[in-house]
Amino acid sequence: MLAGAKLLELYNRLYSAYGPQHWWPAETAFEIMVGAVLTQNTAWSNVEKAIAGLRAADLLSPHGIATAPLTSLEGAIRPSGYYRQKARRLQGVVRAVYGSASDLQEYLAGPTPEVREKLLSLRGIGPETADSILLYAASAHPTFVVDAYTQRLVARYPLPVPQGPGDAYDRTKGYFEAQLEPDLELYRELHALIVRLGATHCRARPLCGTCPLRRGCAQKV
DNA sequence: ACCCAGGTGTTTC
DNA sequence: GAAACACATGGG
Repeated sequence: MLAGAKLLELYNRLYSAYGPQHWWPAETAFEIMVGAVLTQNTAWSNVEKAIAGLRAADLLSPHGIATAPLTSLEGAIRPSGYYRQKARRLQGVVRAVYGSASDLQEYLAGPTPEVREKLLSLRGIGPETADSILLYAASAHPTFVVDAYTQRLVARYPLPVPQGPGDAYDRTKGYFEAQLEPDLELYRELHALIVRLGATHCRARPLCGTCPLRRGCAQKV
């Protein structure tokens, strides 16, 4: 079988069902980074409220977030949950980025593994947030994003992701990147489609009767 | 009144 | 190292 055939079939089935997803849902690279932090373990609808709160408080800018009093940040992003944690971490991330680079694109320039490590060293940026920022806020980092939906998918749908040992995130990410050419648009779209699938069908109460993957999906886990 | 959501960091066996 | 826990709001 051709390398990546199973994942390309997955992509085709999802794309046929849902079409292009236009991700990331944000206007600017900066907003993508902000949203990536705010959406951690949080429904996107709540992140939208938080982004709107930042905009309403005139804080949706590097300078605004870097210099705002924490209490103001907390109040603005409250709907996104974990608001005390996220306010501190978001401010720390923005200060780190714009303290060492003149803009986000400059901060994200360089070899993908090195920039990824740089992001991971920041408090509040773990593997998924780092990969989301790399993939969607920059244009030169075809790195695959693994989220809870992706992990759930590989547990139900027959994909030969290597078993342990090692970190589950890295194993899944490594599998996708080994099977697929490093294509920015493909990675962006496939991740977005997996989220669309998960948000529609793979929550606590699966709707497997209309799931585009019902043929071949284990329906368990 | 539950359960869950596009995780991360810390603490504990 | 895996596993358990804290972090918190809003919608089903």
